Amino acid sequence: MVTLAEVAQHAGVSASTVSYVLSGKRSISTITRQRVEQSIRELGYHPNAGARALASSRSNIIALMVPLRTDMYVPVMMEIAIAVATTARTHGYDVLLLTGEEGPDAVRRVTGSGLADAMILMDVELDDERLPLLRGTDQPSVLIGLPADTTGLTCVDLDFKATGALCVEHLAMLGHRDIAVIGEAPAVYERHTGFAERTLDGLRSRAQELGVRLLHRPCEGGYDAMAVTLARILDERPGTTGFVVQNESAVEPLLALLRQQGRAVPEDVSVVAVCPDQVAMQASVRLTSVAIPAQEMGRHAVERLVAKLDGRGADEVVLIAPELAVRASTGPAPSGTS
Amino acid sequence: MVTLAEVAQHAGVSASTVSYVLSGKRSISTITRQRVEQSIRELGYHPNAGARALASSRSNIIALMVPLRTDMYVPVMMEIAIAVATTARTHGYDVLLLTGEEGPDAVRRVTGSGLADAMILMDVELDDERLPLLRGTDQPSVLIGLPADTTGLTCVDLDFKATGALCVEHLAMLGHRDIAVIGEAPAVYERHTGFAERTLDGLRSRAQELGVRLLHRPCEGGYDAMAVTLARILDERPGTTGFVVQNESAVEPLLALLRQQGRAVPEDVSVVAVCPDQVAMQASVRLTSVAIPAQEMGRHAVERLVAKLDGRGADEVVLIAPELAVRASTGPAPSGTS
DNA sequence: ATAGGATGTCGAAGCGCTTCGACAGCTTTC
DNA sequence: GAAAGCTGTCGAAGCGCTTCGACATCCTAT
Repeated sequence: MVTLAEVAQHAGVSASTVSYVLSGKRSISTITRQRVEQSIRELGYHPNAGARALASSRSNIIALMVPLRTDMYVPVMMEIAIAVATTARTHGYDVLLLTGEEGPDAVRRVTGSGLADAMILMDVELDDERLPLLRGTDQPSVLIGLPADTTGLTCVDLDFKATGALCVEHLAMLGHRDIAVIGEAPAVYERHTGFAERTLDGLRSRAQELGVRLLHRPCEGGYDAMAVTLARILDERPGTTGFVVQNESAVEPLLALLRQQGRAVPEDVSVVAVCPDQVAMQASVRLTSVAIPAQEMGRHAVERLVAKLDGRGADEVVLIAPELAVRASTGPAPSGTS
Repeated sequence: MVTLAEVAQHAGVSASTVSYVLSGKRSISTITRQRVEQSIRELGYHPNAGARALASSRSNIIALMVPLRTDMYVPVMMEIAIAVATTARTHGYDVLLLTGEEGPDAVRRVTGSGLADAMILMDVELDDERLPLLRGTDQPSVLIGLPADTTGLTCVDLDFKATGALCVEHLAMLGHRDIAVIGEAPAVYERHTGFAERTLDGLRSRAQELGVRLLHRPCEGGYDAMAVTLARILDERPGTTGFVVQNESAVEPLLALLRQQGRAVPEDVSVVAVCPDQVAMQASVRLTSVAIPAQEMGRHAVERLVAKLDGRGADEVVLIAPELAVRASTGPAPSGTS
C-alpha cells in the first residue's frame, strides 16, 4: 500500500506538501504540483480513508437509511438510492447503506462513530422516532418525506398536496363530476406516512372548491383486492367516471377489471395515476399521471446536504412541484353523466 | 465526542484495557469488564470508525456495487442490496453503496484507499472488465452472477441452467410438446449477462432429451412488444401450449393477450415464469414459477465474503438450486395437441 | 518452598493523514 | 535600500485507536 510519505519521497518534497497538493488548501507552485501529481500517478497512490477521516474528522461518507419494509413501491426507493449515490460521488462523497432495521440505534451509531458526516433518511413517518436524535445532533441530515413537525429539519419531497389538487383539476376540467380515489394499502395510512394523507388533503380541498364529488378507498393492491374495492365503489357511486390511483400495484388490476366490465378507458372512464413514469408508460393503457420524481428527490437531498456540510444552506422544506403528463387514459367525461 | 481515553479514565483502567474489553482479544477479569462496560454505557461511547480503521487496517465495511442500468428487474436488485446490508450488519459490517457508473475505477479507489475490506459485485457480465482487478488484488470479493471464467473468483448465483431444465421438465411432464420461451430484451443477450444464456442452455438441452420442441424469442416487454412477439410465435408454431417466461415486464402482457385471444390459462395453455415470487403471486393468474432467490443470494454472498475475511473459505462457485412452485398457471396439455 | 505457567493489566509505539506555525526567499513600497 | 508583505515549503504535533511486549499476581506442580 503506497503512503503519502512514499509519494513525498518519490517527488522529493515533504509529506505536508503532498497533502496540500491533494487538498488545495495552500498554494503550491506549478512545478512542484506537477512533480507530485506525476509521482502520485506513477505510484498509483490512493489516500487512506481511515487516516484521512481520523486526521480531518471528516469521513466523506453520507449515510442513507432505506426502509426495510417493502410494501412501498420498491423501484422508487432504488431509483432514489442510486440518484443519491451518483450525486454524492460528484461531490466527493460515498454512500453508506443502512436499513431501517436498526432504527434509531443506527443514527446513534453512525453519528457517534463518525462513520458518516451526514445522513439522508427515507420513508420518514409523521412522528418518526429518529427525529429527536437528528435535532439533538449537529450532524447535518435531510429527510426524504415530510414528518408532522419540520422545525429544525431539512426535508425534500414531492408536493403531494399539489399533486392531489392537480389530479382533481385535470379530471374536473374534462367534465368529470364523480371521482373515486384508490389509495395505498390501509397499513400505509395507519402508519402515518404523510404522503398518502397529503395527497388526499389536496384531492379533497380542490374537489370541494370545484364542486366535484370524491370517494376515497384504500386498497391493498393485486387483482382480488382491487375487484372488491371497485365493486364497492361502483355500488356506492354508480356515476363514477374518474379515477385517481395512488398505488402502483392497483393500476394494472384496475385497468383489467374496467376492461372486463366493458368500461372503456378513456371513453367511459378516465384514470389518473400517481406513480413513476415507467409504470405509467408500461401499463396496458398509457396512463395520464403525475410522476414520482425519484431521481430529482435523491439529487436534491444530496445537494441540500452538501450545502449544509459546506456551511451554506439552512433548514428548509423543499417541495417539488408535481407535473401532470396527459396520456391516453383520460378524456372528456361521457355526456349524460351527473 | 467521547474517546477511548475518557472511558478508560472514567473506569479507572488503561486505554488498552478498554480496547481489549471491546475486542475481546485478551482475557479481562469479569469485574474490570463490567466496570468498563458500565462506563461505556454511562458516557455513551462509540469507537471512532476512522481511528479504528487506521489502527487496525480494517474498515469493517463491505462495498456493494450495484448496476446503474435499470433494464434489469429493479426490485430484485433492491432485495439483494437489502439482504446484503442486513446480513452484513449481523457480522459487524456496514455496506458502502457504489453504482456501476465509475466502473473499474471504483474498484481501484475502494481497494486502494482501504475504504472497504471487501467487495460484492452485482450484475456481472460474462467478460467483465472489473474481473482482472479483482484477481490482481488480495482484497476478498464475491460476485453475484457468473462470468465466463470463474477461476480465482467466488460467485453466487441461481443455477439458471437447472432452472431452465426444471421449467421444461414440468411442462413436458404435463404433456406439453410445443413450448415457447419468452426471454429478456435482446439487449440483455447482447450484453452477455450470462444468466439469460444459461437458462436457455438448460431449456434447450432438457427439451432435446425429452423430445420437446422449443422456440425461443427475446422480448422487450410491455404490451406492444409482447403482442408482436406472441403473434409471431403462434404463427410459426400454432400448436404451442406451453410458455416459459423469463422477463418480468412480459408476464402480465402475455396473460392479458392470451385472455384476449380466448386462450384460457391453464386449460388451453400453460405458463411458467422465472421471476420473483412477488410477481408470480400478484399476477392476474397465480403463476407457476421458479423464484429468483434474491434474499438468499445476498445472504450467501455476505457469508462467503465474511468467511474469506476470517481466513476461512476459499474460492468457489455457489449455485443455488432452483425451486419450482406449482400454482394456477400450469395444467395438463389439452388433448388433441401435437 | 519455589520454579513455571496462567491470567490480567499497563505503557508505548505506531497506523497515515491533516494542519498549524515557522521560515526562507521573493517582490513590493516609499 | 530597509521594512513589510507574499509565496511556497517544511517539521512536528496529534487525530483515537490497536497491539505488542513487559510485568505483576496468583495458582499449580514439583
